[in-house]
Amino acid sequence: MAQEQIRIPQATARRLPLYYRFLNNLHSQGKQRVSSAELSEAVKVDSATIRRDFSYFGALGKKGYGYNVNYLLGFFRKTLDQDELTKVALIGVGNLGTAFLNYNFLKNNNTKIEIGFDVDETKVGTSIGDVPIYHMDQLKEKLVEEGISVAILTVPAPVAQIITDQLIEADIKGLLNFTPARLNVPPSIRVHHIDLAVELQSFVYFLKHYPSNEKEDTI
Amino acid sequence: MAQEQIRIPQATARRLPLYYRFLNNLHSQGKQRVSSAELSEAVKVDSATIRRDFSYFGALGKKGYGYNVNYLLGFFRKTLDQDELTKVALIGVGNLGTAFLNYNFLKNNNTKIEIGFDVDETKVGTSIGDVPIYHMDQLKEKLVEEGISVAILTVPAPVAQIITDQLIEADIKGLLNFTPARLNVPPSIRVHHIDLAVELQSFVYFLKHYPSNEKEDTI
DNA sequence: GTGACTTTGTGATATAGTTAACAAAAAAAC
DNA sequence: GTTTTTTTGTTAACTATATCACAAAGTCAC
Repeated sequence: MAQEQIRIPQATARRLPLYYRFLNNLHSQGKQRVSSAELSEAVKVDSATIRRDFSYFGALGKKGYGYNVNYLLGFFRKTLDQDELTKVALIGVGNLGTAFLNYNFLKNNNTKIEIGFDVDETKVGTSIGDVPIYHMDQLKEKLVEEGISVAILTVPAPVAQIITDQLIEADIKGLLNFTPARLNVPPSIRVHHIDLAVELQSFVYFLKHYPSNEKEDTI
Repeated sequence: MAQEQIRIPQATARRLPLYYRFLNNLHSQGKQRVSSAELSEAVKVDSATIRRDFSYFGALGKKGYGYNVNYLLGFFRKTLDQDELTKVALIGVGNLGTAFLNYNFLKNNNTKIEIGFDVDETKVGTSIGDVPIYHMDQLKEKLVEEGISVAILTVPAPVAQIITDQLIEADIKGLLNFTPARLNVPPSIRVHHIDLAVELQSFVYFLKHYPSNEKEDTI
């Protein structure tokens, strides 16, 4: 089902969900058309960058007019596989994990946390925000059973690698790592690190050492 | 007190806290020396990139030997202002906010969440993880009183801009925004966006459309 | 002390990402 | 229907980042 696409730059790919969300907002406000300049104001991305990003997918706009919101939205829905649901597992139901469960992402969205895991017996067997929590012992068994190949890792740092090894065993494809550990995985598995302590520290570094001018946001 | 430094690339600056943390680990393991190759293995950053990063600060290593862990650690401690504490406010004590409060960053770290704000009367007046929670009405008053100029924003998206306007009033300098909203701020204020829904969505997009090869991590 | 080995620091190069600027096309005004 | 205005799509230039590859300077073994 994955449509073959000319490879777009990663920086562009990272902005697509953002565009999609704001187009949704515009749509529900009843807007029919939007220019790259307007969109730029909303998402805080240079308008030339937006036009460039869109152009990787062909000529989506019309000169002198802008972009048709509905058309663009439909196009991105397909491109971002918004009709196909990706099931995600959450490993580690601590404070951060619980935040994710309560948040859950299925709003205008194509991802859903289907299952959670923890070692805490008081959590095992319960549900948080509709998501059932299982014991970590059942990790492999349940992931295979449910056919889940994406995991969010929110466990304590010291056990991060051990659990990662189990996830590899369970044939996971992608791992969104919120622990401070840098994980060892085979090259076939994609890992993104989101390191909140590093984010805060480097942010403070920027504040002290760089004159701020609203540039260089994360995401 | 801010030492005047030749401007280093932002990409390098973002990696510094990471290096610092792993050097700390090595130090507490009793390691005396480390090569860029070893460090590369640990932090998953190319060894040439590490050497280049370090070289912006001068010749910190020794050929044929590597880097002295203690020396490097001391150097980065100064560079990252680890002796100077930056006080941070947390705005919005929901699930994610609570996760931050319980996490708190002051481990080997130069940042501390000093104060929290929420509108929920059951939370106001309590403390979470040692951090007192005040009502949002006291935002400006308390921030000015405590001399806090960095805030973490974990409020619901619809009120993000309103509260941001209050933070601007309170003369904030930096804002780490965890809401999906793209905030309007004057150019003198630095904003970093960390958009968890976008992270997850773009991650899933990468998984489907790009052959994974362990590259291009988010910090 | 000598030769083999290690590892840095950095020029050169490659790769990626952003932005200015503008012709071309269409829309809007009249 | 003509002119003015708007706005795209893209070429070209620029800026940033990552990586290769290697001389230079040391360490290490004996």
